[in-house]
Amino acid sequence: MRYSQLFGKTSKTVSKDATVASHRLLLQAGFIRQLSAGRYTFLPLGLKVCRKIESIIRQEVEKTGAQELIVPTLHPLELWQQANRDKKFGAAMMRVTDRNGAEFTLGATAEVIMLDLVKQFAPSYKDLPINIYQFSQKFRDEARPSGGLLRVREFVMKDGYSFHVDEADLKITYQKYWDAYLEIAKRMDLNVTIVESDNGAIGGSVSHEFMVESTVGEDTIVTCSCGYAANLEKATFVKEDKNSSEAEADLSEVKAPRGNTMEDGVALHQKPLWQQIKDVVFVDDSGRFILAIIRGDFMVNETKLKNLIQANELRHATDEEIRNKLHSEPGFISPVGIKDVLIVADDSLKNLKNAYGGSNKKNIDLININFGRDYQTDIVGDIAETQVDYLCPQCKKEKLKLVKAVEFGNIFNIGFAYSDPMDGNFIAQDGTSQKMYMGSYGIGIGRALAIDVETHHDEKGIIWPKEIAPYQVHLIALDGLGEDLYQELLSQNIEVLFDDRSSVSAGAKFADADLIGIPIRLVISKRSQESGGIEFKLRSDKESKIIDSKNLVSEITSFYT
RNA sequence: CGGGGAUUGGCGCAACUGGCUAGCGCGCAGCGUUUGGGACGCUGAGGUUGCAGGUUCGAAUCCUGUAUCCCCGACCA
Repeated sequence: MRYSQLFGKTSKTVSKDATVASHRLLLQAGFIRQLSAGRYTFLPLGLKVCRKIESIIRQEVEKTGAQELIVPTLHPLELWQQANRDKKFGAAMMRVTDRNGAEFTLGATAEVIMLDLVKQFAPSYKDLPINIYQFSQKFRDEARPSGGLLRVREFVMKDGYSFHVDEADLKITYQKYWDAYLEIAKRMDLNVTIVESDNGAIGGSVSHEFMVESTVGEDTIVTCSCGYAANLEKATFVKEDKNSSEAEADLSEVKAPRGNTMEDGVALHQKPLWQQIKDVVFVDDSGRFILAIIRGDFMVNETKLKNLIQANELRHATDEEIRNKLHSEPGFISPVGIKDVLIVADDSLKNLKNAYGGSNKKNIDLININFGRDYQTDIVGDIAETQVDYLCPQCKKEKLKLVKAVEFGNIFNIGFAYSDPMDGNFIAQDGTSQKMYMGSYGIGIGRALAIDVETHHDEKGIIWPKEIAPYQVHLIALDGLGEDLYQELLSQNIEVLFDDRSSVSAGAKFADADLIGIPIRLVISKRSQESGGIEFKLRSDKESKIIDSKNLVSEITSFYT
């Protein structure tokens, strides 16, 4: 490709809105352009990289036995409703209506479509496992896109789906995808941490995310030196016993002229934070009021809570709702004597003796509150959010670390989450109809590309890993030379970006080459010829060397193999 | 969804409390001189200041509405 003909240019300036390095560099180097919030055009250079990433993914994913196909972008809403997935995705789901009034959703993921497709072939156990995948545009109406390509509303995803006779069979494919994803990350020069994760809107129980540590990440992963790794949404920790052997004292009311915060309670009663009961009131998408209670030094993890009560969405109750619906008082909420609310307790409260907290009446607190004796709960479980330095649940010795990360890909064990509501059956060996066990596997191409830039750049520009660079060689021609070399490299099937501009200074060409980040830079000039050949420099190196033109092709090909 | 900021040639920005023909840099086009780390000179093209309404002799500037973009927050009562 001749640079002079390339559509899309580098620019010296870029909007100050682009604060994330990958966003800024991709804009500046002419790989992407923004259309609207969370929607980006991939320019020719950017698309080249996408194609290479796709190619790696194809090669590795097909090793799991997956076969590529493609389904439509518009999914009949009815199918989503069958599996109740329209509610799970909620506002993030884009909807369109055709001229006949038929409702569709713009595909956000394709479990229901793929299952519907598989059902059309009435599979028997002999056909299973079925392992299919596609690359396609996905639409998610994210509340707040951010970080350039890191969080967008429209993106290409490789999404794979597998269908099995049972979980044991799924696990074989699951492991193959696990290995494939590790290989993909390796070829893209990404350092991934695999974490246990929440299944979220996809459904099912077990899943893993492939995360790349980055300060610009929106996810937080919890890790331990013993090997434990989980997404914060899922991570657990050891809840140390505080005072379970203490004798239960009598419950009593005391005057409490204090503010509404936990700290106010600590200051007034002169007791530890952990002995206070923290009360948080939520309302879910079906209008239920939920009182989440937890030990005072812990925080409520909304994802865990949502899963425990099987809600799709949660929001905080307003002060008015707390007063009018629960007949309580913000800042003085208590599980003792409260009505018309689902009480969900963190299991940390079971062994907490003689706790203190509000009374549902302003400026009156209760002391010596005891679980089971003074209040009843509807659900008890783990709703606590893991924090740094909490004790690892696996080795029970080391302190946990929290790190920001970006999700590169994920694999889901989704079980019967779709087969159940959609009658996704297969014919078993004994002739009976049984539900298929499903898995699903995703990688976002644009995000993968962005993480690569995020982890491979310097102050001058991008430094592409060799397998996904838009071109293999960036040839800079000075002094009117280069045409013959360009032709020769092309004839050797080397992918060349040839900076053939005649009216641009050498410095500008070097700066552009650094910005674009192709791994090998060649310079042909009078000076290089006087030195005996062609200047060869790796983007990742400071030093260059002169290579005899006879050896150039082998030097390049050996770098790439 | 709540709060804050922004919107002016392709890009980055300026034009103070209303006042002359809306400027500057980059980029772009032409000519010439340059050519190893973002060269220089001259000439030139390109804007109904996001949109709609209002106030005024006069609006990029003030007011109202609206759209879009960015940032922060969306939890501990």
